[in-house]
Amino acid sequence: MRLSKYFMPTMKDNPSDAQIASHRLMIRAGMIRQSASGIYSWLPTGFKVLRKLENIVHEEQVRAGHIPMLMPTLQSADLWRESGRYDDYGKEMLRISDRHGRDMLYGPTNEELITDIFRDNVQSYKDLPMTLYHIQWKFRDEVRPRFGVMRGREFFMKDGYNFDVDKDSALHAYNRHMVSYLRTYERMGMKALPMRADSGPIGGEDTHEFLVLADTGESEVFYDKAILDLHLGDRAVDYDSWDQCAEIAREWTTPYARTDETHDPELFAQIPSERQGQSRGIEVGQIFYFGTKYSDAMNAKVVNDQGREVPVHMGSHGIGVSRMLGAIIEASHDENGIIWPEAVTPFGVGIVNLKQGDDDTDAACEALYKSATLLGLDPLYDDRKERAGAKFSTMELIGLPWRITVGPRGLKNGVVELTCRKTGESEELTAELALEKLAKIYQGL
RNA sequence: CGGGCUAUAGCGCAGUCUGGUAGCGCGUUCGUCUGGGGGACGAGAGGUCGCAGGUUCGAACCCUGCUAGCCCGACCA
Repeated sequence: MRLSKYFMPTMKDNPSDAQIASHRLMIRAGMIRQSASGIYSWLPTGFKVLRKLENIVHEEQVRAGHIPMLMPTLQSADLWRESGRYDDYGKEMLRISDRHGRDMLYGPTNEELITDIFRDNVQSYKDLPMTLYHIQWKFRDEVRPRFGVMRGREFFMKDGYNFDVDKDSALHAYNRHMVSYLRTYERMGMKALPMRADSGPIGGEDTHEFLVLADTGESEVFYDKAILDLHLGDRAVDYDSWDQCAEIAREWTTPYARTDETHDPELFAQIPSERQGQSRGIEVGQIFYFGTKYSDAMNAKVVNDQGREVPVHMGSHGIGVSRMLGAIIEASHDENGIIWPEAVTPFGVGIVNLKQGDDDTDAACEALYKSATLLGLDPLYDDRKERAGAKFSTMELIGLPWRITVGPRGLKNGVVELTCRKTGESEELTAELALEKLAKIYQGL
């Protein structure tokens, strides 16, 4: 993409009503614009990152054997009356009525709808286990939206639902989700720690939240620092293996890690003091096992291998995709702007032309831009007639992990400059070598 | 939902107390110079002062009502 032809309205000044880094930076980098309290338009750059996160979530869900679908944002109140949550959910649920006066609502989650679909179409244990999910906009009418997309009213979320014939199978689904979530966050370049949590309005017997550590997090978290050293890496995971999923889940849930909601000071005190970690965290996902809560309420049954009808065991799982975007920025930025992990960056590399209008420099940039595009590096070429300082500042603000600087001085020696956003380190090398190096970095992400 | 605050150009703000021609910085447009960290100079464009009503010869400013947004707290993916 040529910056001169793109739509990325950046700002030098901080907007007055954005308080935290991710909110400020997303607005300044031209990623979002507020349309109403807690409701945002996603400008091209923000949308691009959102789609990348969404794709990673999809890929990891499918890898774990889960089946994508799409449910509507608007739901009928009837199903929610059946589960009893129409009254329980309170004012957080946006209630509306259609022209016939029928009670509708903008879905804050989808347990009722998916259970309805399931019970109408699945009757036998032979169709189980089954996990369905979708990634869709949700609306929760928060009393006090804030922090940009981190705590918006409208948000983009992956929510999935597993259906199993018995508890053991459902617990495997729980473990399988934990593993697939760990992998999802790792692929995004983030560390999100599973922590024992409260079940809240979803209800249930077991639940873990996933938290990204960041100073601006809304929860106080306590953990054994040993958990920070755990990595899934590229280990081969068989998502059908109950043992392997349980083993990985055990690995991550054995070190102490809890939010203030479930914190147990006595247990925490037993950890060697040098390993006691305490900080703030941003919740970016949660998994639940809630047994037959919804299947009982909504009469979702299957016939088991004994020929008897039994209520299905269920769980639900969510990843806040739009919130994740904010969380990544919170965890990865500096005073100059965002620092994107390679896996989710809006563009793979920024090309800065230091002397726009100079024949040689322009030609070198054009050639570089073309090669980078062919290599799939998705470059952003700053071809504006701006001075060097402005171009550097823009690149740093929007946070591309790599920058290639092309100027007459380097070209005289046949080199360009490759700069890492994270470390700030630069090296001079030929354009070919720079691209080769980047291609290697982006390979296999 | 309790407490506090704000609304003036795309963004950040002054002007309101004490009513009398709508301002500043950044951005933006054009020109000249400049050219490796948001450069300089010159010339422009851009505002129903959140909305409605009232007081007044006259309201961004005073009064009343409304709306929107933000902050702290309690609550939440």
